[in-house]
Order: sequence, then C-alpha cells, then structure tokens
Amino acid sequence: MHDPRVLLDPTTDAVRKLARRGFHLDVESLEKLLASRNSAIHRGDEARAEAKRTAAAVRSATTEERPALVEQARELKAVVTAAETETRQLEAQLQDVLLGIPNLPADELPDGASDADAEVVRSWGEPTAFDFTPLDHADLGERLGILDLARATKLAGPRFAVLRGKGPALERALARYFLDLAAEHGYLEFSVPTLVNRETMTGTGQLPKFEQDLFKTGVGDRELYLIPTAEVPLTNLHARETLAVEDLPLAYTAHTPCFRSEAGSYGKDTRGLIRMHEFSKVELVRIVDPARSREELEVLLGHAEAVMRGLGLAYRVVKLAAGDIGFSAEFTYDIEVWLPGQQRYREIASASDFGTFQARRAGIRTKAKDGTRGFAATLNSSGMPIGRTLVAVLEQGQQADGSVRIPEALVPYTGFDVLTPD
RNA sequence: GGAAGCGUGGCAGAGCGGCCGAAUGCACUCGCCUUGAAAGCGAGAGACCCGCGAGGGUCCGGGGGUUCGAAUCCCUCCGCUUCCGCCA
Repeated sequence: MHDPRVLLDPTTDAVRKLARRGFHLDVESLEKLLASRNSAIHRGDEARAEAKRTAAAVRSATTEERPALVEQARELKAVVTAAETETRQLEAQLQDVLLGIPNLPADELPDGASDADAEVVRSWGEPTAFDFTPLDHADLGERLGILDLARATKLAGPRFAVLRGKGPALERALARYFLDLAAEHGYLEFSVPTLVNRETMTGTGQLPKFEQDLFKTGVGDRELYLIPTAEVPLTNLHARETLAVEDLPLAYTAHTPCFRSEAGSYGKDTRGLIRMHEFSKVELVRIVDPARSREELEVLLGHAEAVMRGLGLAYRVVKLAAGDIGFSAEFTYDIEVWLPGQQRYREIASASDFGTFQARRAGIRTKAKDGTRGFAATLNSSGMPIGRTLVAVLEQGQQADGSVRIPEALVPYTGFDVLTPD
C-alpha cells in the first residue's frame, strides 16, 4: 500500500510509473478523497477537544450553570459522532482505493507486459544437448514409475499430482537440500500455518484484489485461505511489529505446500507438473532496511541461483518487464530453467523487491537507533519449488536408455544416483 | 464442547466514574561518578493520526452501550490460563 501523500507528490512520478504496468491513477479523485478525510478528522478533533473542555467545566460549575453546560456538551457530542461517522466512511473508501493500487515498477525494468519482454541478465550452464530426442518430464515420470497423473486426477481433479516410490523420495531430498542450503546462507527455518486469515493475505497483497486466485476454506462463520506461497506467513510474521533497524536483515525460510486456483490459466501447461493447484516449495524471505533493498535483492538472487548451480541445472536470469511484475513488486528477477522437453527456458523462481509496499500493508515498522521510524522493505524468492525443480532434474538428467541421472549434490539425500524405468 | 478466571505501556504490576496516557519496579537513553565496568546519583523517554507550524486528537484486548465525563459501570465478541470432555 502506498502512502497517499508520497503517491500524490509530483516528484514521485506515480502516474507515469503506474502507466507502465497499465494502471491508471486517478490523481484528482484521490486528492479529493484524501482532503475530505483529513478535514473530517480535523473537524472531529476540534469538536472533541471542545467537548472535553466542556465536560471538565461541568465539574466545577455551580448548580445554576450546570444544566446549560450539560446541554452544550450533549450538542458537541452529536457533532463529534457525526464527524466520526464521516471519517470512518471516508477512511474506508480511501483504504479501498489505496489497497487496489499496485506498487510502482522500478525505472530500470524494461518496458512491456509479458515474459517475452523480459531482459536476459545472464545465463549459466549449457542447454543440454542430446543425441536422442528428449522426453518431457511427464513421459519420463510415468516410465520411471514415479509419477501418476491419471490417478491424481481421479483423487482430486486435474492439476494435482501423485508421486510414488522414488518420486516422493526425490521430492523429500530436494526439500532437504534446499533447506540445508538456505541454512548455510543464514536463513532461519520456520514451520508455519498454511491456512491463514484475511488480514494476513491482505498484508502481502494477495487480497483484496486476487481472491479468485486463492483457495478458501470455511467452517461455520470462520473463513481461512490456503497460502499460495510461504511468502505470506513468513512476511506477515512481523505484521504490526516494530523492528530495530540494527536487527535487519532478517532472513527466513520455510518449506510449505502452496495452493493456487490457477484461474485464468485454462489450457496452459495442462501436461505434467508445471502448473499445479497444490505443490510444495521452499521459500526465502528477507526483511531489510529499505535503503538497502536493491542490494539485498542481489544477495537473495544469489542464494536462489546457488540452488540451481548446486544442482548443475542450466538456467538464465531475466529482468521482468515493468508490466509483467506482480502487484506488490517494484522489481523482479525471474530464474528460468532450461527444459529439454519443451526446448525452452521456463520460469522456476521469482526474486522480488517489494520496497515498503507490503510492510505498509502489514504494518512492519522499523525504528533506528536515533529514534527515526519507518517501514521495512520486504523481499522474497523461491528457493526452489520442489515440483518444477523435479521437472528440470528429470528432463536435464535424462539419458538415452530412459534412465535419469540424479545431480551429485542430491545423492547424499536420495541414497541413489540414478532412476531407471520399471 | 462444558466450567471458572484473566486481558493496563518493552516486561512486571497499581489504578474511588472526573485531578489517569496512566503510580511503582525492571529494562532503555543521556549525563555525573569510575582507569574501565558495576553499583549509586541526576535527567529523559510510549505508539499512532491530523496539521507547514503552534497545536490538537486517539490508544488501558476488539466492538457497542450508559454518562456532561469511562482504564474504571453494562452488553457482546476475541484471545489467554486452569479444570473436565474429545482427539493426533
């Protein structure tokens, strides 16, 4: 969420920045709304101050003066109540408007609105060359007997997966490897709820605008949302808290299931494990001094890249286009892994700098030694999703005989170094 | 799910319906003292909102009510603790 005064300050250049992501900022109506809210607050404050003085006067008043003062106090109270009602309404309106305004994309991002407009920053590793026609992970998985998508559909519908045998073992190995790397990089591991309340979802920006992307559960009058990523609980751990600047950066990680409705992606990636309603992921979150957020993003990206390099997976890093970054982000790098089955790079992780946007929503405040107060900056990156990494491991590791070579770094976790067809 | 109790500042813990944003202690900040530290002494210090500022307002779990006036009274919701039941 933006500070409306900053947003309306011409030097912020918000209108132009938001236009890059196709959002039209209605400056006039926002200004009007802000001004009327402020004047309602002011009016209420004035009347309340007067009412307090009058109430104090009642006490020392003589019996004759008393009735008139009491009457006056009653009238003032009516004014206060009216101003408060108006303030509440205007405040709610302002909140509605502000919660719907996306973050300002950084100027360094390329123009454009799709992944085709992303700018390649660097590539690592060679797209695997095969002297046979590589299979995609779905075929590989079925042949190896570790993946059963048909039965998953029977259980829950499309976009769910069943893994069997060495499949789940590999999943578990990946998760442990990711978590161990995260620990090496200084991340504190958490185990968090995967079902969270509305406020938490609002803090990181999933709500109110993207309700249709989430799964929701309800029992009686209770409503909880299934997290689409551990970013949500991890970032909100410090919601409505004040953090000492000298304690930053905080680096947190968690391995959780993630649930996404994938509304609006009908027909996309219908095959295999690329786009699931449920998948598991190790997430990395950093809560940092906003003055250092862009440097911290580089650090975070480095940690995510280390995972890919550790597994020996060919990948590239791209800078997303201004119109393609998420609602809450101001800068995003994607890591794209090479998928031989598709003969292209596919997104596997996003590393984003949210500036103070999420912190304002969630109320993650900072206090410096000299007493200066502000909001923290939040960052996050996958580090990595288990399913998509498994896809890459299978596809990049496949061999002519239909077996799959397991990356060396994983062998200590799996206890096997090759997957062979049943 | 049933019963009882409790929710006050970073923590602990006072608080007759007006003099309470709130005693006191600890922790904290700055001075003095000390070779240094501790102790001791002195001073200071809450958060949030509106305002260029002066200043004003809000906040004693949340919401509502009574009253000229509520941390204090009433209702309600939430949370915590203990006991019972149920369960992994």
